Amino acid sequence: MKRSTIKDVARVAGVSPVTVSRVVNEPVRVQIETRERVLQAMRSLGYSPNLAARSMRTNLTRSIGFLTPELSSPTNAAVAQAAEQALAEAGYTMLVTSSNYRPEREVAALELLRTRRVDGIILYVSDEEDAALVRAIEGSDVPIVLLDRNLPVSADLVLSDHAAAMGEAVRYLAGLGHRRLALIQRDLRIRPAIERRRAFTQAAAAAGLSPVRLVQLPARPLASKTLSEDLFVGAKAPSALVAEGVPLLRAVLQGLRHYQLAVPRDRSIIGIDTMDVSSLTTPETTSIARDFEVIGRSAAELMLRRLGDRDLPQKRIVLESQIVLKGSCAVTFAI
Amino acid sequence: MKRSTIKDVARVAGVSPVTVSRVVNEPVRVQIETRERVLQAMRSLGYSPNLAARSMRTNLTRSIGFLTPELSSPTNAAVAQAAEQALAEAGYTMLVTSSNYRPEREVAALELLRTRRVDGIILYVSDEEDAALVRAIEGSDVPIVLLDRNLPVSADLVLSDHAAAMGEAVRYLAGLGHRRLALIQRDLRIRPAIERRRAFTQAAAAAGLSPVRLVQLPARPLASKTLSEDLFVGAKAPSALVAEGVPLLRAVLQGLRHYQLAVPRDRSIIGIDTMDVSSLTTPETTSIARDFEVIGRSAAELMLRRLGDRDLPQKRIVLESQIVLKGSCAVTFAI
DNA sequence: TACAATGATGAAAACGTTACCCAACCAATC
DNA sequence: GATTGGTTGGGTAACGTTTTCATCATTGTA
Repeated sequence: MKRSTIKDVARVAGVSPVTVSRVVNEPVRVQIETRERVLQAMRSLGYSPNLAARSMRTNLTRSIGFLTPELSSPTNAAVAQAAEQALAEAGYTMLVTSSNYRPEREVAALELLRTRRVDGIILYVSDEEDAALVRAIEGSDVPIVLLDRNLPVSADLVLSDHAAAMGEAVRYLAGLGHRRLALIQRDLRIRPAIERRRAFTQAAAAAGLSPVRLVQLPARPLASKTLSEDLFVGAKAPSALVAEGVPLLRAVLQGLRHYQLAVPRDRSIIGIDTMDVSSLTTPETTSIARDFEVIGRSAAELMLRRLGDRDLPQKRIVLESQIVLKGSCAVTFAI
Repeated sequence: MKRSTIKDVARVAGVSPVTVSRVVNEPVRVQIETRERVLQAMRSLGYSPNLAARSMRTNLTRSIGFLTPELSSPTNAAVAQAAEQALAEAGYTMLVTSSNYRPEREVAALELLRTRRVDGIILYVSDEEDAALVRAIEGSDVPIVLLDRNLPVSADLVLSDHAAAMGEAVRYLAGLGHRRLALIQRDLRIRPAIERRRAFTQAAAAAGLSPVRLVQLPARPLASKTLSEDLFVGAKAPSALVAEGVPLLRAVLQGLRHYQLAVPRDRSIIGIDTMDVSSLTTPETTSIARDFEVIGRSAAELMLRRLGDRDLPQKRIVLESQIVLKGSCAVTFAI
C-alpha cells in the first residue's frame, strides 16, 4: 500500500527518474513518445509527486500563509476565500491561521509560518503599534502582503480608501440636518479605524459639526457590547450614529430598541462593512461598503507578482469604499 | 543569508546532528547540559527545523486539509476558525480550500490535498449524491472527518441534530395558530437540508398542518434570490415562514417588505443558522441556532483522536440545535 | 572484580526529488 | 571527412531531516 515514487514511474516507463521529473516540470524538453510513456506510467500508478521532497530540493513550498485576527468575521472570511481562490488557480495552497486579536499570537503564527517555509504571507495584524509584531514581520524573510495596515515594514500593500466614503457619509448626514454625530468603533489601533476616525472628525469639522462623539469599545470580549445610555438619551445624544462592523451595528440597534427609538424617525444610522446584512433591518441600513472579494484577489495577485520577481518595486493597491444609500437616514429636526 | 540547518546547530553546539534532532523531538533523552548547549545554539542561529525535510523522513506533514463549499459563509468560517484553533494547539497547520459548491472542484481539491500529503481531511461536501466525489473521498488514504453529511464512506462524523429543534419550531408555530407553513431552503442534496425538510414535514403532519410548502432555490447564483409572489400574497400564502441561512432570511424579509407585510403581525418568521444577525431585525428573529465553535472544535478533536490511533472504532458526535425564541412569531388569526 | 544493564551520543543510511554535468546521437556546416 | 551545435536522455550528488544500529561511559549487581 506504499505510495509510488518517481523511481517506480521511471521503472515502469523504462526511463530514468530524471526524465520523469522533466515530464512533470518542463514537458517541452522531452520527446513526445517518451513523454507519453511516462504519463501513461504515472496514470497507471496513481503517481503524484511528493511535495516535501520537491520543496527540500527547490526551497519552495508553493504555499502561502494567511494570517487574520478573526477568520470567522465575514469580511475576513470573504477576503480569505477570494485570496485562496486566486492562489489556487496559480497552483498555490493557502495556510490559514487566526490570532483572536492577540498580537503575541500573531508573532507566534509568523514563527510557525516561517517553520512551515511558506513562500509568502498575506496578513491582517491586530495592532499597528506592537513593536514585537513589527519586528517579527520585518524579520520574516519571505514576501509580505499587508492588508489595510500602516506598518513600517517592507511589503506590498492592499489598502482601502476609507476617507472618501466616510466624508461623503458625514456630508450626507449634515445635509439631512444632523448636528450631533457619533462614530462607534472597536478600540483597535489599525489603519481602517484610525482613517475612519480622522475622516469622520475632519469632515464633521468642515461641515461645522464638531465636536463629534467617538466611542471605542473593546475588541476582544466580543460578547455583551453594551453602549452607554447617554449615547441614546438626553439632550446631547447624537441624532446620527455610524457603526463599524456587524457586532457594533447590532449593539446600536439593540440600544435603539431598548430606548424605543425608531430608525430613521428618531435616529439615523449608517453601518460600515456590514455587507449583505445591511438589508436585514427595516428599513434597510445605509452603509459604507467595500468589495472584499476584490481585496482578497488583489492581495493574491500582489503576492504572485512578487513571487515572480523579488526585485520589483513595492506596489500598493488602493481600493475604494462606497456609500450605499438605503432608508436608515432621514431629515432630522433636532437642533 | 542562508537558513541555518541542523548541522549548523550541531557544529555550534559541538554535538552531532542526531543530538540536535533529539533535543527537538524527544528532549528527555538527552542530558540536561548538552540540551542547554543545543538550545542555546538554536537560539543564537535562529534555527527552525525544515518541515519539508522532516516530513520526507517521517511521512507526516502535521497538516490537515479543510474543505468547504464556501469559506465566506459565516457558519463555515466559524467552524473553520474553531477547528484551526484546536489543531494549532496540537501543533497542526490547517490548509483551507473552498469549492464554491462545485463537486468537481471538491474532487480536484481532494487530489490536491493528496499531493500535499496532508495527514487528514476535514470536509463539508456540497452534494451527497455525486458519485465521483464519494469515490474520491473513499479513495483518499488519510483519515476523514465528515461534517454534517451522510455519505457511504468510512469516516468519523460530526453531525447536528436538526430534527429536534425543527420539530419544536413547527409545534411552536402550530401552537400560535399557524396552519400554513413554508420552509425555504437552498436546493442542496445534503444532510442538513434533507433532515430539516423531513422533520418539518413530519412535525407539521403530526400537528395536522400538512401539506406544508417547501421552497428550494438554487444555491449557486447567490445573487438575486427572489421569492415568488404566491409565497406572500393570496389566500394560500403561508402565515409562517422558516428560512435557512442568512441569504434566504434576507430574501424573505425583502419579500415581506415588498408586499408590506409586517412581522410578526402579518407573518411569523423563523431563521435557521442565522447566528448573530438574528438580532439585527426588528423585532429580533426567532431562530434555530447551533454552536459552530463546538462543531469545529469537535471535528478537530475527532481528527486528532484518529491520528493518534488509526484502529479506533469510528466515532460520531451529534450536537444539538436549539430554538431561540425572540419576537418574530405571534398568534395568527388567519384560518 | 567482573559482568550486565542502562544511559548518552554518534556514524551512516535513507526518505523522494531536482540541479548539474556529461554522453550519445543526429544534422548541419566548413 | 572533421567539426560544430542542438536535442534527448542519464548518472550522480545534494537538499535537511530521522531512523537504525553501534559505541562508549557509567552505574548496579553477583
